[in-house]
Amino acid sequence: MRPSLDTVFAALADPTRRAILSMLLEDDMAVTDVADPFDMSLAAISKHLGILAAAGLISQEKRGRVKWCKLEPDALREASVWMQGFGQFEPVHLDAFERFLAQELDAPADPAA
Amino acid sequence: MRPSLDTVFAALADPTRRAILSMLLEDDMAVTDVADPFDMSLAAISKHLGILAAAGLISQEKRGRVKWCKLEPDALREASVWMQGFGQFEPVHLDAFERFLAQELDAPADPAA
DNA sequence: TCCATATTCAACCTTCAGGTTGACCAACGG
DNA sequence: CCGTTGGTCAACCTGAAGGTTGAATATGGA
Repeated sequence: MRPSLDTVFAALADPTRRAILSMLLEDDMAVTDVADPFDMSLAAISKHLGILAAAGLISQEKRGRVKWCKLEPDALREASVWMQGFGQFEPVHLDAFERFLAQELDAPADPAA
Repeated sequence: MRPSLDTVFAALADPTRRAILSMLLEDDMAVTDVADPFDMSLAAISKHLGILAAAGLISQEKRGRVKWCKLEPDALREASVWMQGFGQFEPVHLDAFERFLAQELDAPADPAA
C-alpha cells in the first residue's frame, strides 16, 4: 500500500509527529522511548507512530517485545519533490511535471476511492 | 502572522487544494473560475481558497467584484527547507521525481486503504 | 510459574475539517 | 433603479482526528 501525498502531508501536519520524526533522525527508537518526552499517553504516541508508518515516513520492526521505529526519508523525498515543482527555486523537469499536472486536473477532487 | 508548518502541511494534505495550486501554477484565476472544474459548491471552494491563503500558499486580491487568486510559492520554501533536513539526500533529485511520477500515473486514485 | 515490561486494542469523548444550503452583500450592465 | 453575477457568511450535518482510559496480548526475566 503505497502512501499518497494526502497521507504524507496529513502526517506532517501534526507537530507531535514532526517532533517524532526529528527524534528518529538521530537514531532508531523503541515506542516507549519515543513516547517518553511527550506529555501524552503511550497509546496516543502509538497511534501517531501508526499514522507515520501508514504514510511511509517510518518503518516499524518488532524485535522481541520491543518495536523499533526507523525513519524512512523516501516518502519525504517524494513530497519534497512535489513541492519543488511550485518553486522557481530549483530546476525541475517541466515536461514530467506537466504530465503530472494534467493527471491531477483530470481527477480534481479525487474521491480516494 | 507567518503561517506555521502546521497550517502549510495541513493545507497541502487535501487533494482539492493541491489541484487548485496546480491550476494556479498556470495562471492567476478568479474564484469562480477556480471552482469551475470541481464538482463542489462555490462556497466550499471559497473555503479551500481561504485555507490556502491562511497558509500563505496563495494571495487574494479583489479587483472590482472579482477576487483574483495568485500562487505564492515562497510559502512552500519553509516547509521544503524543513523537509530537506531529513534527507541526507541532495536538494532535488529528478530520479526521485520521475519515480514519483511513474507511481502517481500507475495508480492515480490511491485507495489509501 | 509468575510478575513486570512493551505495545496495542476497544470504547469513548470532544473538537474540527469539509461539505451542504440559503440568505446576504457588492459591483457591473443595461 | 434593477436584475445578474461574483463571492462570502451563517447555520448546520457528518465523519474523522486526536486524545483519554482500562483491558488485552505478547515477551522477558526471576
